[in-house]
Amino acid sequence: MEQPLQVSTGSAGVFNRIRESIISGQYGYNERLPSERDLADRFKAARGTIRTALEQLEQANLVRRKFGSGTFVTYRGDAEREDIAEETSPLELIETRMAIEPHIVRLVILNASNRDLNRLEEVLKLAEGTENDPNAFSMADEAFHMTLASCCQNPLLKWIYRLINDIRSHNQWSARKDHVLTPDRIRFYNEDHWRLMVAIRRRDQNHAADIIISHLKQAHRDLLGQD
Amino acid sequence: MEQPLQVSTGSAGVFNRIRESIISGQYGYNERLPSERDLADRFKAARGTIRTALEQLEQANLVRRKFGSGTFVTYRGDAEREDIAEETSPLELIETRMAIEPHIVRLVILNASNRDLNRLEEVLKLAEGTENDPNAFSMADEAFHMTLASCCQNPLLKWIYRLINDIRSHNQWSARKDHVLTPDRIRFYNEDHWRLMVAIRRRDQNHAADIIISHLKQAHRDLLGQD
DNA sequence: ATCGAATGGTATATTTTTGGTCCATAATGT
DNA sequence: ACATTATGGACCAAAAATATACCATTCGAT
Repeated sequence: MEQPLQVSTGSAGVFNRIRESIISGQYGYNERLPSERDLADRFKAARGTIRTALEQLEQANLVRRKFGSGTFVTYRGDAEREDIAEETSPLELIETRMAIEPHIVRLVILNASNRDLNRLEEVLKLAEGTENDPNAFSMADEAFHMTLASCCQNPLLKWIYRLINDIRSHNQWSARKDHVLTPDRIRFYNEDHWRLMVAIRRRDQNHAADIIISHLKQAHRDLLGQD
Repeated sequence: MEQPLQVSTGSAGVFNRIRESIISGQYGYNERLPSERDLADRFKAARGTIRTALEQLEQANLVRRKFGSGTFVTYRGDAEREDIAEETSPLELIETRMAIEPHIVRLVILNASNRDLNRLEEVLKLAEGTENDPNAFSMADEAFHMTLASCCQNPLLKWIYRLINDIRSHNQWSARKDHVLTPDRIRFYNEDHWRLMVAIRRRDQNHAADIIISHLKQAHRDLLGQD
């Protein structure tokens, strides 16, 4: 057979090749790309072609162009997420969860199918008997809230909640966790989850939202050590 | 039994071979196929044959042809299904913003310094006189909401809102936008922004939250075309 | 502080490439 | 024999690429 492989041509080809260079790390964060005229030479293309490729790269947030200065890489792989995870405090995390989890719960009540709710209940059962294992409870708790998010039928919200959950697992305030997650507390949190589950099954929006809010407020208080 | 074991004949053969190339990922999403004349050369067929094959590919939603530009792959393998920006609908975006922005506004009122508020007001002024330029207003509007998020003093929330804002600017429901953003609407949205600004300066949480909620609800209605 | 080189931004006219269309002819399959 | 399909060519119109020229900003050398 012939060779179906061909180097992409035109501005799209330039775009792809520079994009690969950036993503593969050939050009690091904040590094300056060669000038447009230089790139035109290298790719044997006109400057206008290079410029349309750079415009697409800028629109894709891979690059930023500075008048009179140059074109600089703004892409930083997963480094940014790790930075955010590092500099986010437990309180800020709770604050963020309080912003979106009540809304997620409302959407779940509006949009979730019975099959979704059964799935949610299965996940909830994973937390049973974890009173003496803070780590196991923590994982089950994350799974429950993540499943909740995945039941809201909004891919964007689910995606965002996944990011939040990643940061939540990344941050290991485990010293505090062992202190906070006493058997009593774990039992209390689990009761909250079950009450929430019941409210969701009854499709009672306001009650469910109240439960999740008080749930997060309790977590907030526990973090502050106000027992 | 003359089962077509060798199907590589005629336009149907060309269709199948290009189809295989696309599905197997040799040509990725949005990539441009070789020109019709080029393909005719490779497949040793007339251009008309290639064209009927491409017409079938277009009808099968594997490909889209642009006059004067080229033939582009519209099929995306499951691997590239993860592009959240591409698969988020305008309504899902508004829904997500409604989850987060009211909370951001409350945090801004609690945490923002006067210097922050002055900065916010400066950004707000960028939207003045954009009644007849939907694109300019759109950019100014995004900048205002983004600045709002950056005033809430929660790096995680700010980061998340930037992701949302990226998706917002990425998705180009511009056809709808030109329809929705009439001069009257733009004036209306700008008044909302100013009322919000005043409420924030007065540190009136509930009023500010009400304004942002009704603001987003209005955008929601406008998207649905309920005028 | 000034100047000059290098950079990205803009404008425009021209050439090349690309898909769209039509037609007369040859090949193919039934 | 007939109908369908493929071929090869010519031309059209849209889009992209090219080739220049010039402007505005930045930054370093003097």
